[in-house]
Amino acid sequence: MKSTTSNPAGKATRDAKRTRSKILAAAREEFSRHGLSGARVGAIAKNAGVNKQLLYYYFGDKEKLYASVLEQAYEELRAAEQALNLDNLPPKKAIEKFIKFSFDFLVEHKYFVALLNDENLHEARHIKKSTRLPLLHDRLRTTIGGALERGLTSGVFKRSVDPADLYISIASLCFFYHSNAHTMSAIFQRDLASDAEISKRRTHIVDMVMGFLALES
Amino acid sequence: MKSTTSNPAGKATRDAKRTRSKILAAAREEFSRHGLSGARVGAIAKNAGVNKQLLYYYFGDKEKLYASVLEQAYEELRAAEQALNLDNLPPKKAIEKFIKFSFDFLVEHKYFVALLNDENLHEARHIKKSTRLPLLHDRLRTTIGGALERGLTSGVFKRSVDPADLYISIASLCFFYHSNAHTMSAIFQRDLASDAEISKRRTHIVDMVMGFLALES
Amino acid sequence: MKSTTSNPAGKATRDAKRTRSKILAAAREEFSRHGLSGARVGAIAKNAGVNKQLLYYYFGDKEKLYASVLEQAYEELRAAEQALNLDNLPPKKAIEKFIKFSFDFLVEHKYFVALLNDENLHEARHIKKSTRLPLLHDRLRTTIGGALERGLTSGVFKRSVDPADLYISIASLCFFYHSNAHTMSAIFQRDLASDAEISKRRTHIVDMVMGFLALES
Amino acid sequence: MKSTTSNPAGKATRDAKRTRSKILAAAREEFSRHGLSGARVGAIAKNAGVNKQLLYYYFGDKEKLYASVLEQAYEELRAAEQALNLDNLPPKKAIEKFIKFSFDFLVEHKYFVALLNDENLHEARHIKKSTRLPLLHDRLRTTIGGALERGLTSGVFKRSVDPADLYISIASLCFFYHSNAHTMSAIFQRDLASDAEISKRRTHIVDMVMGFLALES
DNA sequence: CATGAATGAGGCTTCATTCAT
DNA sequence: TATGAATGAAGCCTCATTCAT
Repeated sequence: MKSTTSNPAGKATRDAKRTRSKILAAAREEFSRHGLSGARVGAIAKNAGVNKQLLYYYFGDKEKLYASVLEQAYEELRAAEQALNLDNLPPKKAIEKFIKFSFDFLVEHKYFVALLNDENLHEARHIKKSTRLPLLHDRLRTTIGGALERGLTSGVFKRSVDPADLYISIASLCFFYHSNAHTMSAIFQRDLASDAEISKRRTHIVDMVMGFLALES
Repeated sequence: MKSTTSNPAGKATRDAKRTRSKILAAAREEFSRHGLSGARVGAIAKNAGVNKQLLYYYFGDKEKLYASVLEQAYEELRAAEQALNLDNLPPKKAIEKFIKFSFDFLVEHKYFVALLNDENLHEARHIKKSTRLPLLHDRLRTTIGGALERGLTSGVFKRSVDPADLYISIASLCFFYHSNAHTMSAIFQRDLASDAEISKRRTHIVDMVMGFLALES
Repeated sequence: MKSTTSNPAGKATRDAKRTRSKILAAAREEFSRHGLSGARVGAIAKNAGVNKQLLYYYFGDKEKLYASVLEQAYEELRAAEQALNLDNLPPKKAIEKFIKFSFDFLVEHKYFVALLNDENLHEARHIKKSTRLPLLHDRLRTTIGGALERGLTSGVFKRSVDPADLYISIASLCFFYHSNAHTMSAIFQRDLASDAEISKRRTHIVDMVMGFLALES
Repeated sequence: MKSTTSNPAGKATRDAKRTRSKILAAAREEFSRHGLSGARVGAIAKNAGVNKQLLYYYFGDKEKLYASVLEQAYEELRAAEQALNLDNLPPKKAIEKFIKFSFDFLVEHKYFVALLNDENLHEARHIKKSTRLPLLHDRLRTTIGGALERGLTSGVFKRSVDPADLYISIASLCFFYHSNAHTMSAIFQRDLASDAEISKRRTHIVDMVMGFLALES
């Protein structure tokens, strides 16, 4: 009759795992909205529905909480990338799927963009401490590298490109649009966050990258 | 007997200007290093070598100082762009020169990247107030649009591309590399800030954009 | 079937006692190092190797634990004093032995000095609650008083001194040296905690007190 | 008609020196009552009648304020000692005057005892940083040493005593009585802080020290 | 034009303590 | 007997800003 993990009433949890993740979620929101310096520990606690001190109980301090948020965000991205199963697709399809995924992921995970920008402001000093992230990334590089090679062999790609270089270019084209949408919108006097613009952009990016790969150098 | 624009000693007026620009310089440094929230008014005053109260005298408050820094930064960029004189170049040369300039400008003005990212975190609310910036930008759009049209007419370009779209793609490829260098370096375990990597990247970007324009869709 | 004093496993009861004394030991260390305000309940629990809540279970709260530590410390001192068996010694030997003991006890029980100083900062409000301590002390006063009287009768002492006064003087000479060793060392630029200095001091104190008692007023 | 230093109304001082010393006075009171850990920055500010932040403006942080209080306290003592002009007195008078002064100073400056005890709890780490204190002390040692030598030469003293040793003994006898008055009162069940007891003690100490010096070893 | 003195609000963090199991 | 989860109060300190000269 009694259960420690389910919580019908949803109050005064006393369930460490749930509490931890409520805090993480609130922290992600706050940090992505205001950055590390601008974020308020009090706001995080309030939005997580827990006592302020609990953040310290679980995460040590504001900065460690920030690092946890970052790590979790990256892991979500990598997990989603793995789930794409690119290794079993023909090369063109694989790259195209990856580009579209990269773009869409940021549409659906807006917090990610802000978190990363802020972490770069801090010279990546938080994620530099993580040992897990480089490993996660390596698998991705192998996947993209594989697709590029297969495409080159089969003749659908005309260029030999360093997979890391390509990854960076794709990331650039996808990330910047979301990251700088506000300033660009202001300057172009045009709402880049509208669905129409986003969809147009998505096509443009696919065209540019696929065009680049298909063209003999 | 008193004059604001010239005086017997010929000093006060000049000092005012110099003081103002010392403050701006210190502010740009501080804001680009720490963002709006992370920046410290005290640090700016100290590094500018002036009294804290003077910042308030000249700029009103922290946020207005921040806005001034941003506006000044954008103006520097636009001025440098105008100085390129792209209108008098053949289309391919014009676009190539613009790409290289866009990339190099960020290498030489690192603060610009950080400032823009932070302003995006704040949803561009400071530059949205500026009326001058959109005008400055319009001239650039015209210039790029002109080169694209001329190239299409002469046949060196195979695609009809919206100049704003192209501008965004170029900006993406250039900006992201500098903006996210720290996190990328951490994840790739490779120093993207090294001269070799930077120069390699520069070529890659030119290749990609020019390749895209030269390929029939 | 259940017994509190002995049980099949023969463990729970013994553990309770042991746990209590582990806590007391850790508390004594912490309180003597940092005083009542500076001591941390968390640190005591950690060093005792027990859960924080257990301190509350056994001692009620921080202040009651502090009082327990103090009482235990005093009892140790009084017990050691009783063990000296001064009543069976000739008067000079008795006083000398007591002086040396008083000095050496503090060398070997450094925590005692710090605890007492801190308790004085709090105007002795914790030990004032103890009813046992005055009783313990009375026996000591009788012992010293006895030695003084016997010495006066037999002529080895030339002065009639209030035993409490003498006790205070001895305590002063012994206690202060240990209590203020750090500040004195800093000011004299000389390490008063060295073995040589300590032994020199011990002799000096014996000389001073015995000299005082032996001199006609 | 206007004066920056005098302040009839006595409000909103804007007189750095006065403000600083009001803070120091309040801090001395608070630290001597509660020790470094027990003292409350807010209480100091309140009692000094100034804004909390001003403490930080003038002293940096709580611990530096504490160090300033300590240094000031020591300087007051040394200044008073110098003012005794012992060098011009005959040896017995000099030593006696010094003993009485040492005792009385603590009666009149009760804060001094508490401050020193607390500083010893912290292993004198604050005054160890002071370079001025050892110098101040050296003059005192010379003065006492001079009196002892003159007394030995003239025959009023029978012992050759290290001036530092004597100083420590005097300090012990005077300091301990005030420092441990509360615990002693509790244990002896007798109010050692009463005027009668204090005056009796004063005599006892003079007797003991002078007796010691006058007796051949 | 320039400065040192002063402030109020609020930020991060720590602490002793209690709850629920 | 013992524990991990949770809390409210309060502590130190920093910040942007204003006052008075």
